[in-house]
Amino acid sequence: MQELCSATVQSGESIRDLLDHLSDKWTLLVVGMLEQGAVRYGELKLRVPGISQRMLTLTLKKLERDGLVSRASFAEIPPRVEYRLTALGETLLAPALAFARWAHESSDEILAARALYDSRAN
Amino acid sequence: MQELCSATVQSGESIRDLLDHLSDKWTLLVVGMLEQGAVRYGELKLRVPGISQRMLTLTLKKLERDGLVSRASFAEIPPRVEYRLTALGETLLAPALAFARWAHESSDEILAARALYDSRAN
DNA sequence: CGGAATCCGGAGGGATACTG
DNA sequence: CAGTATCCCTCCGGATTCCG
Repeated sequence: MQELCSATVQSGESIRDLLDHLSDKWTLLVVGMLEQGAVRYGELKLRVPGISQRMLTLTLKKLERDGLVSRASFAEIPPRVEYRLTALGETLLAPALAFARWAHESSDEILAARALYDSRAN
Repeated sequence: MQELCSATVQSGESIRDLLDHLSDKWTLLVVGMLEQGAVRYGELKLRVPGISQRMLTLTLKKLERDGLVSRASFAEIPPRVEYRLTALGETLLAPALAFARWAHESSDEILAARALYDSRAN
């Protein structure tokens, strides 16, 4: 891990910057919700409960810029816009899902640890 | 992924909250740096370049509360404090490293995609 | 050495209103 | 429907200083 993260890639960027860039509140979640294929904007908003329009738009734009998600808009009325993972984006799916699965499986232990920690603190 | 994240666990918490909780700037990085075993506070600070004392302390405390990291302090002069992953913490190592490895392998493509995106935007 | 405490600027991110 | 634009405020996180 030390080797991975100290490695400088291009233009002064390191893996740390990239990790930081993707480790925000919504990114992994949105990627995970695109697991099955193309999803419309509104549907995506439903699948990620709690996300605001602003953050969904910003997150999608960031992912699009990073080449992880592609956007397709159809000239219809009403407008339809679909997002899907690119080939590169799909390679992120495995780590993202592994992380989510871990969180799901470990949640009980984590919450128990917190309860114990807090009870001792007081 | 939808199923994973919509599942409510305890006390109104969902996997999303947990994912959000661990998806900050430093957490995964610190966990990764504890890969090899016990590490002292100062050494840890060196291994995570750019982290401030404040954030290292806060991150370690959070991880300790979540039962992912254990802290051992030795009554010596000068003081020595070692941190290591707990058994639960080690189960997070695989997803965390997978994510870091992905970032490392994909960094070139991502930076290229950004350059392309930015060149088209202007 | 390994923190704790305080201060503080700025980014992150929600709510709302408006547009094509 | 799928955004964009603005306002506004929380709190993340860096810098600095002090303590056992």
